[in-house]
Amino acid sequence: MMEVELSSAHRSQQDMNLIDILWRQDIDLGAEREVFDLSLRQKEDELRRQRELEEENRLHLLREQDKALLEQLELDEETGEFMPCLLPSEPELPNTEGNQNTIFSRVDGDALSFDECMQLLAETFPFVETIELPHPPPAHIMPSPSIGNSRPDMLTSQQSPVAQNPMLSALLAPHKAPIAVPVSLEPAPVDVEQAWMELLSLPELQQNLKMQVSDILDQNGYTSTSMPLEVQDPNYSFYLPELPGLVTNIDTTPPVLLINNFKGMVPPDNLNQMTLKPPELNTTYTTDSLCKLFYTDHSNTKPSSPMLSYTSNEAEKEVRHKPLEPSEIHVPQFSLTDGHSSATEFLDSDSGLSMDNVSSPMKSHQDDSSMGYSDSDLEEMDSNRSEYREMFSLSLHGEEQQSSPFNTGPVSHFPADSLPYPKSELIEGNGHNQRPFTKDKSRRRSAGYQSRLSRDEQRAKALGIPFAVELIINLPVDDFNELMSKHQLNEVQLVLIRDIRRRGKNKVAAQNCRKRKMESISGLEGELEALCEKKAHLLRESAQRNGSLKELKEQLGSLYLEVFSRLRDEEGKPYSPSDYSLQQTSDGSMFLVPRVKKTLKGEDK
DNA sequence: ATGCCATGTCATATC
DNA sequence: GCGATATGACATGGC
Repeated sequence: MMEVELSSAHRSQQDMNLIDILWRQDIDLGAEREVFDLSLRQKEDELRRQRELEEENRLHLLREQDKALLEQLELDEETGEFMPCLLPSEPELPNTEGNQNTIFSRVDGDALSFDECMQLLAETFPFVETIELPHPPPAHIMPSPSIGNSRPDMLTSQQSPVAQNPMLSALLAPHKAPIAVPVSLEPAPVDVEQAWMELLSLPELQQNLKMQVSDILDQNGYTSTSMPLEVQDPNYSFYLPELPGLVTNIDTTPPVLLINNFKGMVPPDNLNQMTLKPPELNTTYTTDSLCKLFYTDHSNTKPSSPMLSYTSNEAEKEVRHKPLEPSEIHVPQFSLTDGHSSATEFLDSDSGLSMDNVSSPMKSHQDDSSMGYSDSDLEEMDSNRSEYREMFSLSLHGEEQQSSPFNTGPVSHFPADSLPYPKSELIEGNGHNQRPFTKDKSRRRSAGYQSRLSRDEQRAKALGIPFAVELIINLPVDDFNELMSKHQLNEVQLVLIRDIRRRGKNKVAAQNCRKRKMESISGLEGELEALCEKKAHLLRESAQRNGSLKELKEQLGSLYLEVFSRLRDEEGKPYSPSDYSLQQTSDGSMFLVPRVKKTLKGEDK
């Protein structure tokens, strides 16, 4: 393989074909085409850039349409639904002083559209220049000089560096939803880190990034390997593969950080606690500084935590000392596949067996703890490991299903009233802007096993199954089969639907079974109690009758003695009770019988 | 740290 | 034979 690589620069077409064959043979071993042939890689890069330019033009048109549509919509924070905008399309601008603290808050109600965010990003951080593309970007790609004209409607897409950058355009293109992040539209001093954090908190951006990165990886032959993202170490940039057209200079390219920090996302609620000073705008961004920045939410919230230093140091040590396995070093898929390379694995993910062997984003998330998660956070993360794994695997696999009606972002192609799932779940499931778990255990407790219930819902969403789980489970078999026949479903979807139906029915059956068992147990307990009561009653009755019997015997003895004492012989003397006894025949006649035998026996003795 | 409990899931039997 | 249901066993998470 080394020989091939060394001589690849002068490869003839025949050799290239041979290389291609060899590469295809070695692809199972994880080898990449770029390893073999530099010229081929360059050729592919050119083709890819050409495609990107075409895609850019197409996406630009789409974005214009989306923009027009989204101006009429706003995101309902509670339901996650996109509601027609009741307020004027020009949101009131928060005062400049409050910008630093409110710009990242998602609860204030003001919304920053996705385009605005990306505009802000592009203008604040003209990273186009830092990306080392195989070929220089087109000359017309220039960073925006100022943030002042940050209104997207003030700039045409041609003027926007975002639109002009093929990569950014590709990353931004599929968005369809407005982002509920308040922002000042004035030329307030927004520093780079703030801009990035703001963007990092956008689920749509995360979604788009993942999809676009997936596309880029696909184009570069990275889809055949499903490598989990294991490395969240500050040095993870060294583990990144050489992605042509993507990024190789990590230290100064926030987009890579953006891509790599999905799981370590700063919770939006904490973002507003971050205050960064504008002078940092010109800070040289190293990987460490950015990582620290992105992972310091808890250090901000718990500045006095005595565990913090331990967590930061010890956990980081663990991360650094952890031997890296080959599968962990390659990160071409980031978290896009989460180690699940097949739908079958994905479907079995709830078994709890296969997951243990999968390098999970949770692990990387734990690794992120070295950047400021407290000890309690680590504990919480650990307890939610499987949940977290699944959440990622589900949503990410869903994005690979391009046929899915749910894969186009938060705004589904389904009509709003025909969405089989609550739209809030769609947004929540696809956007990773929120921590997948909450520290509010009481809330989780009160929710019971809703999270378990939602597993299948998430799976269904991920695979783009256009039915509600409840429908799948509760529909009569005929209606169910009819429903299945009415929709074009692939094998994976059908398998999942039948599994969902089986599990759902079995869950209800188990509940009924346990209910019956409990009822049976309680019935038996009641029966036992009744029997005990009956037994006690009978014992009392027996004792009472024994008493009566004893009394009757005593009365009979007294009567006998009285009768016997009144008997007289021929001489008028009373009979001795020891010599005679009174006996009664069956007809009621009484006889005085001498105790002869007893006397004789006594004489014999 | 550990045990208990509730629940989900699977495998299998039965209807 | 197939699907629904029942149930024992096990896993998991919360307390």
